[in-house]
Amino acid sequence: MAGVEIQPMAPMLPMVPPFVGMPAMPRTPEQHLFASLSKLPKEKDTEKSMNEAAEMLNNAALALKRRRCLVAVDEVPGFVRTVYTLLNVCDPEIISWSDDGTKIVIKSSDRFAREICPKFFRHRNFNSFTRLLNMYQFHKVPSSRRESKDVCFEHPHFQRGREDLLPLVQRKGAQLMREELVARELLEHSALGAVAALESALQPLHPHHEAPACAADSNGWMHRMSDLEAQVRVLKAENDRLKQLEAERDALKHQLKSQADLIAALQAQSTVFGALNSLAARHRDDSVAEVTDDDSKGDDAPNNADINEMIHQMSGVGAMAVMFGVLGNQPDLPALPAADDHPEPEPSPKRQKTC
Amino acid sequence: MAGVEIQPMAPMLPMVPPFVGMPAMPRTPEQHLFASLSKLPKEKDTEKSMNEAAEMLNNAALALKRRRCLVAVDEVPGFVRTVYTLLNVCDPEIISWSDDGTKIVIKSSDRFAREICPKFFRHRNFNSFTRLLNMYQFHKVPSSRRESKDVCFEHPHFQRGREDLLPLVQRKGAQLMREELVARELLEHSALGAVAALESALQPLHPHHEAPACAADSNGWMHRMSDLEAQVRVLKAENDRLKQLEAERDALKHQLKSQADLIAALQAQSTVFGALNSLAARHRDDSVAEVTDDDSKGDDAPNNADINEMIHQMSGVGAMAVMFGVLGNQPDLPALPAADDHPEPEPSPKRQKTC
Amino acid sequence: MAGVEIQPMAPMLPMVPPFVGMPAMPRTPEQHLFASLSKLPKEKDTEKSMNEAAEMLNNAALALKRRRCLVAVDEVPGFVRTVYTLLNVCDPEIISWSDDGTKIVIKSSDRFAREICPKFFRHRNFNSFTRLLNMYQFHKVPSSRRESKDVCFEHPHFQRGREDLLPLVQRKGAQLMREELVARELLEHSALGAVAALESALQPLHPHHEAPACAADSNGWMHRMSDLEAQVRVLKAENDRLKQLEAERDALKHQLKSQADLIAALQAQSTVFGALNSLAARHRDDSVAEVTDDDSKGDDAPNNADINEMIHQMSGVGAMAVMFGVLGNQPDLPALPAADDHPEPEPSPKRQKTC
DNA sequence: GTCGTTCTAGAATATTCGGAA
DNA sequence: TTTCCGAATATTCTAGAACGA
Repeated sequence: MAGVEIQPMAPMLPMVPPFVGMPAMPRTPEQHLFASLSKLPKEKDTEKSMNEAAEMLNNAALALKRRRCLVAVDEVPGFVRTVYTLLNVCDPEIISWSDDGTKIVIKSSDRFAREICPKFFRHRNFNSFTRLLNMYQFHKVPSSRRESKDVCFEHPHFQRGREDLLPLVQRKGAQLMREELVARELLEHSALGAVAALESALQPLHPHHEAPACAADSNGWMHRMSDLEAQVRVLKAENDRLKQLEAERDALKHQLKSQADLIAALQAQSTVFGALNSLAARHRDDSVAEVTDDDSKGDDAPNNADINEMIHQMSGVGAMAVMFGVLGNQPDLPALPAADDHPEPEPSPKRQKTC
Repeated sequence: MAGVEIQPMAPMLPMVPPFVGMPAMPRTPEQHLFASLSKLPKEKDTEKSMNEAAEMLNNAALALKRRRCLVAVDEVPGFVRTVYTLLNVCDPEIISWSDDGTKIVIKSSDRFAREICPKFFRHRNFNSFTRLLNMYQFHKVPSSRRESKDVCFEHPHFQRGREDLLPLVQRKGAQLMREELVARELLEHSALGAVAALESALQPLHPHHEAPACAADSNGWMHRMSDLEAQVRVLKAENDRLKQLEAERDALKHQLKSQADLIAALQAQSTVFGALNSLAARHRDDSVAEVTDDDSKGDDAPNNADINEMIHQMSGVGAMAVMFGVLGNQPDLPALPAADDHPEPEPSPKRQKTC
Repeated sequence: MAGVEIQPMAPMLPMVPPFVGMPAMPRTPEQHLFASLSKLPKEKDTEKSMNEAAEMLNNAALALKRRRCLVAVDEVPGFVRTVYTLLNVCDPEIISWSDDGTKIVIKSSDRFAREICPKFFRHRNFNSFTRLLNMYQFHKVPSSRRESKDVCFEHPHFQRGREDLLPLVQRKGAQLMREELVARELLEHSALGAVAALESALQPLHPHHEAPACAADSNGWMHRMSDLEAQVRVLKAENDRLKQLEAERDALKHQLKSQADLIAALQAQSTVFGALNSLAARHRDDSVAEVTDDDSKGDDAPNNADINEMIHQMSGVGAMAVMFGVLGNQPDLPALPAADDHPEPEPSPKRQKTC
């Protein structure tokens, strides 16, 4: 049973035009007009004033383009057409016109969701259907009887047998166009309507009809503006944070340099000591034995008079103190004595380099 | 065939994001907030409208305060209790707990609306039930199987057998006060921030009366735009400057690496020298004493005491070996517990500066 | 083979989170805070100023609401999760990971559209799938062989076995939200942040009345706006790149500190050795010459000449002490070119890592 | 005032088509 | 040409708002 693989989507709507997620189609002559209009100024950008004019014209064209629904006024939105078809096609026990032909009556929302929805839409939720009805300005009508499960929706321009009114059922977003639609209703039998619409569209400064469109544009810009400002805010915060990297980098560089100096000094020291000690080592073989003996019996007895003598002869205890004082500047050597097991010091591989 | 009704396009529902745990309900800061709120308008009672605004805000604050006290009572809301009971009472074929007891599963929304709703509520609409669930912060969760028509809801504190958590399931309006506390925790420190913000928010009340014509607003926009552009310019300059940090960082890294090599070499050297020199270590006790005396008279370095202490503690080859062992050990730079464990954390940076 | 077809869906999507048409969930504390704030004045809107205040506060709430995805920043978008699951579940002959696990390879777009799409999405068009991939910043990768029909997509954070990276695969529009989250993290420690957030939230409250006359004025603005947006985009990208400098800086600092500790230890060692060896110094005058010879043949350090000169002049412990003093003081030796010019870089990285 | 019920709208994602770079 | 984006519509879940008890 799982292998049946019914596909309720594609083949089930042979005659209903597709409408789902379909973008508007700016193919009307008006669109072409303004497309050409928008290209017009580009032909002559030699003059600054002409540039500005071009900009304005271009903008007008863009604004009109954005209001595509205007030119689509003659078209029936896919969803509306689908619902209208639905009412002629489907089981009247599920969905039907009301008696007076002004309302949609869904007698069984369950069955509608289960049986109708997947055939005409991409879902099987009655709520999605009602959401779209609301989007297209349908309104729910309370049932006459309270206990009835029927669900009724109506739209002033959605009536049985009045297919001519269907273009007036428009989505909410296209709401602003409705006044113009009303105007067009008056002139709907002549091309004058289109001309009027074009005129009004071409005169964006006209106070009456143009205001709503302007509002829409402004709102869009406001969004962009807000986004921009937010982004700039974020960027500033980030940059503030990043700017301290510079200071820290300088500190790091300074430290690095100091350490380099120290290393150089240590290297020199080690080199000298290495050389010195390698020579001294050969003279010390006997003393090593002595030390070992002494060590075996006790550490506390410093009875090597010779060495003490040498120490006393050092060019001065003061020099020693100076040395320690200077070096003591590098202070802490914190827990150096704190020690744990010390592994065998590995033979230094790089020692020969310093030698 | 029609009965099979595979639904390959069943809706994929959103994932419910992790819920924010409810705070314990500290009340003091809240009172501060509202105290400041109520005081806010009073600061400017030169204006009549502001006085009225003050009154209103104050009233609102008081009302909310009262409401909060009501909410503070740990009672299980009626709806929550009803749903909890419902799950124990009703046909599991209609509504039941999920297997893990964290979710409500309505297996048949139709039957639920028809049979359950009228028994427990005053309606027979599944949507009304879901509306209330949402109101109480339940969230819909996707059912595991796509073809399933089950509807699942969950609430972090609504679990099977956890009747003790039910008081935490609160209506949106009430919940709000507690989450406000969370918000205030984020913006904590004082209500000063909020107050300042609110002041700044209420500030434009005065000049903004009625007349904001297009020109004025456009000017405002222009100002904002100019500001934005200036900010972007500044940010770009800053970023350009910051970008060179990358190169410098690489240089630093290279230097650091080289120094690490040097240090390693020096370390190895020192270890060897330590072994060689350790033989002579025991002869030093008296000289150390002298050094200490000298040091006492001219003490320029702060850490001489430490060094002297170390020297004092050096009693022979054994101690030396220990010390060198520690130093030679340092395999890992990060390890270096001697430095890190130093009681006061701040000296090490200072030391690096003094170097 | 096609005959298998046993319940391909039920076990396949046990936990694929739903993603279709998911509304955001405005449950952040901030949102509730401002929601409640916005409700404050609404309880009495007799005064016009109060109405405006209400509007403003409400707008603040709405602005915050718009940033809802902020809280969802840690979550894996439904589509991303679905695609990830898809790759683990579906026939590798249709869709699979590339060999290195960094790319998606669709071997048969036809079969994908026919067999996979309807199971996971609400359509059966391969183009819709690619549209969504693009929306989530996946990019098509040209196939290695021109004749290959394979279609490859990749995303820097979409890799096999790296489920942890999936939250970084975000929809295009949600990108700025993530950065706002960063900003919030930065600002959430101070009341200043709160003020900034509130102010920014209150910024977009103008958009109501500036409808008219915007058409002409906004022409130039649109260009400026576009430029601004482009600049901000660039800046954001740059900042993203720069932000990683912070982490690297911290690593450098840590290394530097460790090295400083090591140097200090080595210095102490050398100091002690200096003291110790100074006892034997007088016995080695001849050895100095030897050291000089050695140095002449292998000169790694730039300052060895100077040091050798000093060594030549060393006549006893006093000279040693002077040397130590100078070296220990080390003022500003120019930056250790020996380290920079170090020829072999490879041993050190390994060592630092092991450290 | 609070809660429940109902209808509608908001907001985010998904799907489609055309078009731009 | 290919690849990717814009924009309109669709779907889903949640929230707003009005009204009544």
